[in-house]
Amino acid sequence: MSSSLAAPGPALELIASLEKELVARGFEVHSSPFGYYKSFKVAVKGHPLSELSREIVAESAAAGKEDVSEAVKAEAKLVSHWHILEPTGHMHHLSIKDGKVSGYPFEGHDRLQKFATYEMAKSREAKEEPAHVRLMQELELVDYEPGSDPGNLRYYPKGKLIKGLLEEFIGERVREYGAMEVESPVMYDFEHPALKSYLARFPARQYIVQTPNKRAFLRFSACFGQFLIMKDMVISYKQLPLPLYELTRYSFRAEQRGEVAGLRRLRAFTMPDCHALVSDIEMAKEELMVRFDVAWGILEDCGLSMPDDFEVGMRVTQDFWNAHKDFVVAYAKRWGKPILVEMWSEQFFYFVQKYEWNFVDGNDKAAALTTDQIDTENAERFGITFTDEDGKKRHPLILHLSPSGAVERVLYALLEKAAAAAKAGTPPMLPVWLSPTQVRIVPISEDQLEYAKSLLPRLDGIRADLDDSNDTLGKKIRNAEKEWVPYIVVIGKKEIEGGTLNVRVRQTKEQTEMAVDALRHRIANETRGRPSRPLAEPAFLSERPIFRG
RNA sequence: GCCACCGUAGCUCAGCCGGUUAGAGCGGCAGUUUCGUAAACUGCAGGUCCGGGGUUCGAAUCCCUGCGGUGGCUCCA
Repeated sequence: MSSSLAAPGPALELIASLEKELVARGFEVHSSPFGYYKSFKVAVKGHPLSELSREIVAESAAAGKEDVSEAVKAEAKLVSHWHILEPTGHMHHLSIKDGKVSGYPFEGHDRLQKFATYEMAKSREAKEEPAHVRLMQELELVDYEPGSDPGNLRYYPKGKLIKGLLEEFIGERVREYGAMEVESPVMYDFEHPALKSYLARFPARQYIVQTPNKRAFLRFSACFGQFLIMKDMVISYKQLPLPLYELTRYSFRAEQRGEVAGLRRLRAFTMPDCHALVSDIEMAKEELMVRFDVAWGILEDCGLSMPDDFEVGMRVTQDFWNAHKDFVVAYAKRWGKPILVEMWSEQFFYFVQKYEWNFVDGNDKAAALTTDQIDTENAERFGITFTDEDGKKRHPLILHLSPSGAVERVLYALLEKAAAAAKAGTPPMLPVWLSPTQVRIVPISEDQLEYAKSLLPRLDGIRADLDDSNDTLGKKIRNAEKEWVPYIVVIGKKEIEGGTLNVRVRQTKEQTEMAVDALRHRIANETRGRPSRPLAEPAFLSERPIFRG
């Protein structure tokens, strides 16, 4: 019994020899080739977990899977030690018993405790659907696409607007940091020698594509594309550190069916990926902290609170810790609150150090956004070199940064944060620069419609739309609030006569009088330094179709 | 991938221990209303009850199977 069956030929031989052997031992034997018994039942009385053990192989048969079993064996030997490192440099060793983490007084650090428990105990207690799933649908941003594969989503105009803005923004910041933007293919040859050994460790997660003449896999990150570019580049030590950037739309991972969830875990996702070549470990540490600040600024300006909304998972090898303890401590100090450190007895992966910033959501689930790694292996594997001061070719180290994490996860975090705000009694909303409608103009009755229309050109550069339905005022306000519109402008007789705007501000729940220019300046201030796009749908609500309901 | 639960109108859901033409609210459309800060009124239209197969005189309802979703397990380079 196996999920990876041999060809029919060997099976027939096997049946024949089994029959012969059994007859020789005096059994009465009937045999039939497979295919004759497509339908039968095997009832096994045993422990429920026995269902997880499906593969039954003779020992010698396992030899054919050397690459895989080597990695599996190595990983099984991996010993992790867990710690909490305080910004002061104090280290607390953690232990776990019955799903409870101890060794550190977590008072005031609830989410760090949840994150540590999530990582160490793998405990999942959520019973509810994640809050962002309902929100992404109700706000007509993103939805499931049953016509595709699980974890491949459809974006409605408002969702595409937000995603596009995030992508533009992240790209701008990474280019400002100095990264050169490139683009690489989404699929790669299974038989490419440089990719083969890398892939052999993770054979089960790829989407497979049959091209006209080869089997290919869809990329799960920008690593290959950038490494293959880098191996052909001619690089001097003077040019280091040297960062390349690509926005992968998409990266594909054929996650197991039950692991796919909303915007949190997808099979196709948009990954900003920035690899930098550095000459040695000292430059790596220095550059890592430069990128730390870039990533910090991006998440903060996307509307997340730094560092409050995140918990650090820092993974280091024992050797790296021994040699660079001061660096890890300085990192914790820069972060400003305690971090979770996982220490590995040996280096089993291609990196010696890695960190992630994890968002802990309302169901106590953690999702990694920003991550950066110090890779000591792949330059050699892919043949990436630079010429050093002595004119000799050397392999650089490679830093793997995703400055924001997957763009979908940024949206996930924003929606979960909004849901948490709603639960706490404050109005849920997106940052103004990401709000699909920034200003909703609401005439009280038809008499004010023409005047209301004349305001649209005066709000140039702002996503302002107009509710031209003949709903009552209360209904129009309600509809705008349901869409999380940050500024609702009500136009009645008074406003036409006075020439000012009556603005209902979502953030503060207040109503204020202000001039058109004052509103413009207010929004310009709130969106400064972020990209802008026009409305994703017609300005008049009566001209908008419904995408979901 | 494994286990459990779920899938009825555009949306949210009722109906489901088998039995008339499958219901409601919201939304849509038409008309009335022209309103001062989170839901005006009346009428009309709208359904492959997720797909396929089976049991039955008869299936939205029971069984099998596929697809999709949620939770848990596993996993998250």
